Amino acid sequence: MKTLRPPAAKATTDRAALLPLLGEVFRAHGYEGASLALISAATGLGKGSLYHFFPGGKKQMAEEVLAEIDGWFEANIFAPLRDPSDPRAAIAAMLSGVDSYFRSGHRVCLVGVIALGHARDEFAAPVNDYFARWQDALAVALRRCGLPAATARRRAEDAVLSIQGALVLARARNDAAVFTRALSDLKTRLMAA
Amino acid sequence: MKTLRPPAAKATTDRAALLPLLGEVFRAHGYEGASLALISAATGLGKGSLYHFFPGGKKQMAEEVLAEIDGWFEANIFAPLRDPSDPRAAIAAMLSGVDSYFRSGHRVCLVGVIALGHARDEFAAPVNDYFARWQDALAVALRRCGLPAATARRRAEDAVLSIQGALVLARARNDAAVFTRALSDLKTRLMAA
DNA sequence: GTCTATAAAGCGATAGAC
DNA sequence: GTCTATCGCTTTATAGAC
Repeated sequence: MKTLRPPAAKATTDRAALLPLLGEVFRAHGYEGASLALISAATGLGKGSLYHFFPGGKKQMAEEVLAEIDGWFEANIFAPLRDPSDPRAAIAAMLSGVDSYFRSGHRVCLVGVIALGHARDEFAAPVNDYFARWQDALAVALRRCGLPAATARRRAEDAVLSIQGALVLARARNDAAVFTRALSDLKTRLMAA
Repeated sequence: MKTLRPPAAKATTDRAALLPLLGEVFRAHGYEGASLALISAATGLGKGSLYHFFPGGKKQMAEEVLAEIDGWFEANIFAPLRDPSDPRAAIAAMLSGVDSYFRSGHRVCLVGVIALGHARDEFAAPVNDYFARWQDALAVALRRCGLPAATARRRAEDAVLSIQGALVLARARNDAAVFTRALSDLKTRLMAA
């Protein structure tokens, strides 16, 4: 009897553990700044192993990291916003979920980093999709709170934009409290009549 | 009689004409993405000439571009905000000045790009200073409009952050109208009692 | 002051041993 | 599946002719 273990399952598990590490490297250094040497150091894997997992190289790594981030937001933020049961609670949960995801302003948004960087064109579709679905889901919740459709759409855009701007300013001023204050202001603005 | 021309003046003039071109390359490709080859193509100058003007290389180029941007905002945005004669007009002028500077959302903020990129640490001081002085100048004007100091400071922070976020989102969604809408919302929020 | 040539290092990516 | 070695290219920066 051989010690037979399903190699696919093992590989999938390792890959899943790999993506968050890659994400942090891309966040810290940007897409172009994240060299394979840095990625290799952060993951403890040689280039050979990295190309075994990601035959498409750095671009595939970034694509999968973006897809994982998108999946997290879809499950934890967007889907609850679309749930009709308690839209006000979903909006409050979004704000607290965003606060913890971005570590109260200490962590930057990789999608925003890529949007401002040179690699924007290569990832235009997932980047646009992420923000579009965020705004749409939030607008749905706001409409269910009684706002007219146009107001809901505009207020949702304001929320997404404020979060991104707060992350930029927090990073620029090296002051994470900017982000916390912005989320607090945002809560008031979103819930206003 | 020789055709004696002051070489310093000529050099300064050329250098001044050079900086905006460099700025556009940095904006379009980011600090790391702006290779000397791209800069050479954009300016029509060989590497030798570039190093003649900027012995400190790419870093010096970026420093001088940032200084020029800072100087423009100081003269056209910050100083009018600090002028006590008509604070409401100065705020309105800021919004329209910002709209034209960022080409109604088609142009990105280089200071924000650097803040989110890998080069942030190298330019931490000028980046922080730019945003700090913007917020301070705006807070001064808001206070002169009758707002309490704490409210003025927080509202000024909200304005700076919203402009940055609008530029990020406009770029991410490839929709400059986001920026125009954000400026419109911002005008209402800034002038509110 | 502008150019070409070149150096030295780092990059993404590949090949092949194990 | 992981590694080392290496390829080919690009990068920043310098040297020196003109």
